[in-house]
Amino acid sequence: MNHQELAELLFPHIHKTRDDYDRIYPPRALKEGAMVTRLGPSPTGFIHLGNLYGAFVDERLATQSGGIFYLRIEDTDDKRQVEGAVEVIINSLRFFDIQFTEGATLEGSVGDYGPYYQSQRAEIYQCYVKELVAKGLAYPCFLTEEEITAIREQQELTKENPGIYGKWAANRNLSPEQAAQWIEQGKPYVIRLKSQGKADASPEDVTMIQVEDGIRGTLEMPENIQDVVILKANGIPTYHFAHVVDDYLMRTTHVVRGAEWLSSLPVHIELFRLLEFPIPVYCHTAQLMKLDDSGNKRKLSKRLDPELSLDYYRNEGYHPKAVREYLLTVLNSNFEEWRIANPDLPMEEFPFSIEKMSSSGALFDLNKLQDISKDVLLRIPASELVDFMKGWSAEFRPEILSLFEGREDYLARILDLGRSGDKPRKDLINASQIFQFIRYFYEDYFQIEDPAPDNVTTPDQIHILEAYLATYDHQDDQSVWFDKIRAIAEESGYAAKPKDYKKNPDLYKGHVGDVSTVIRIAVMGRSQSPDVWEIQQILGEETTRGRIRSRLDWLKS
RNA sequence: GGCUCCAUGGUCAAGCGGUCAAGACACCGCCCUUUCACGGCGGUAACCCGGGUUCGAUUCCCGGUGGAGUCACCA
Repeated sequence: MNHQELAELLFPHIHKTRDDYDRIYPPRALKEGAMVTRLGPSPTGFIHLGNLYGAFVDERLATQSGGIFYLRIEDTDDKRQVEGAVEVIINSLRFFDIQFTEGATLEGSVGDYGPYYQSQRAEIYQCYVKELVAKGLAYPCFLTEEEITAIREQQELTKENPGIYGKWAANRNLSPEQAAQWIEQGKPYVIRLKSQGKADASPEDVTMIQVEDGIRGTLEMPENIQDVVILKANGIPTYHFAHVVDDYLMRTTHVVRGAEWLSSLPVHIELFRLLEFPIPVYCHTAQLMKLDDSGNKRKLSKRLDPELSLDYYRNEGYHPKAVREYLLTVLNSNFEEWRIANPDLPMEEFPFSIEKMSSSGALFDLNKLQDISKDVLLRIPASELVDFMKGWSAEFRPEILSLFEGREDYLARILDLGRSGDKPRKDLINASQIFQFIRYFYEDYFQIEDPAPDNVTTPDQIHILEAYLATYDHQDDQSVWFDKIRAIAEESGYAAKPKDYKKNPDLYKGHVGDVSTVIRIAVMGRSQSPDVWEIQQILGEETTRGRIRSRLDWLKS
C-alpha cells in the first residue's frame, strides 16, 4: 500500500481535485492593486474593540483600493458556537458603519467564493488534506490524549520544546499498511502535517524563514517543525489549515489580524508552500493595550475591561463616527495632522496606509476618545444628533425617550446651544453625558444641585431674585437683559464689573458674576452652565418665572 | 522556560547618522470672560541600560533589562 491508496482509504468520498476548485474559484477580476481583505470572527457572541479595529483596517484597505471586503465565519469549533452570534457581529459592525461587500450577511451569503461559513466547507478542506496525505506530507495520527500528555510531561522533564514533532511524532513514519489496519479497527485519529522542517537541528543551524509583513517589514523566525493537527477527528480543519485554504480560494490579498497570530506564522507559511499557494501579504496589527492597576501595560481583556466591549461605547452613547475617528488616530499616526489640515472633510477621504500603522501596542486612551468625540459631534447637525439621542435612549434608556419624542425641535435647540459662531462650545461627548449635561431642561429631571456662592447671604439671594423677577421681560434682547442684571448687582452692593471688584474688593460684597450665579442656580439648578439668557429663551417665560418663584419660596421657608 | 514581537514625555506619537528631539491628548499658569465651556498665549515633561560601528548615535549592530504575545483535536 502506498500513500496514494492511504489517502483514498481516508477520504473515499472526496472526488474533486484542486483543479476543480481552481475552476470554481478563479482569480478575481479586479483592477490592478485592488485589495481583497476579510474579517474572520469566530461566532462566540462577543465582539470587541479589537475586532472593530481590525475590521476598520480591512474595510479602509479594500474600499480605498476598489477591492473586496468580505465576512467569513470561522466556526470550526462547535464548542465556541453561540446562538445568534453572527447577527450580533454583523449588527455591531454595521452600527459602526463597517459594511461588507461580500460574504455572510443577515440575508444569507453574498458572493461567488462561498460558502462563507467554514463549517460548510469540510469537503473543500478535505480535498487538500487528501492531496497532502497522498504526497506523504500529512498523515493520520492515532496518539491518544493520554499519550500526548505523557509526551508533554516527558518534554517538560528534559526541558525540550513541547509538541508533536520529529522523534516525538510517533506516527509520522507509520507505514500506510499499519495506518490502514488501525483505521479499519476503528481507532480514532486526526490528520497531522508531516512538517518538512528540520526537527533535530541544533540551535545554531535552525533554518530561518523570512516573511514580509505589511506593517512590520521583514520578519525572521525559525521554520516550523511541528506536526500540527490540520484535520480534527470530526473531519473539520483547525484554524491553521482553514485559514490557508480559504484565503487562497477566496483570493485574499491581505491578511489583517492581531499580533497574537505572529507565533503561528511559520506553520502557515509551511502550509502555503506545501500546498503551493501564493502567500498573501500579512499585516499583523498591534494589540490594544491598557494600563493595569500596577502601572503595567497589558492586553485589553474581555473579562477585566468593559471598554473592550463594543457594547460599552453604544451604552455610553458614543457616536459611531467618534469611535471611528478615534480608531483612525490610533491606526494611522498621520491622521491627526491630516484632520487639523482638513477639519471638514469626511474621514473617508483620508489616505489610509498600512505603512503608517504602528507596530507597538497602543494604550487605549479614553481622554483622547472624549476629545475627539467633542470635535466630531460639533460637526454633526443638531437634527441628526436628535435622532441619535432618540435611538440611543430607545435602546438603553427607554424611560427618557418620551422626553425627546414629539419635542424634537426643543431638543435640537438645546443641543445647538452655543454651537454657532467662531468659538463654538464643545461640550458634547456622548449620549449619556449629554443627557446629564442638559437634563435641567426637563422638569422631571430638574433639581437644585449646587449651593449658592459663599459670599451671598440668603437675604441677598431673595432680594436679587425678587428684583430679577420684577424687572424680567422675556422679550428683552441679551444686552438689555444683562444691563438689568448689572443694575441689580449695583443696587445690591455688588460690583457691576468683575474688574471693579478685583481692584477694590473691600468696597463690594462680590460682583455681577455672583448675582448671575444666584439666578443660574434658581433657573438651572447649577452654578455652571452655558449662557443664561439663551437657556431662558429655550425654556420659555413661564418655566423661567416658575423656577425663580419656587426658588424664592424655598429660600424664604 | 523556548520562541517571537515591542521599547522617544503621564498617554498617542514625528524622527529614519549631525534637530535647541515636532505635534496631539492630559496636566499647570496666564489672557479672554457674568459661571462653565470654547479660544489664545505660555509652561512642566522623553530618546530603558551597557557595549560596539562611526568624526558623530535617539537613529545601525550585539548583549542585557522591561513589557507583551504564543507554545491545544481554540480561534
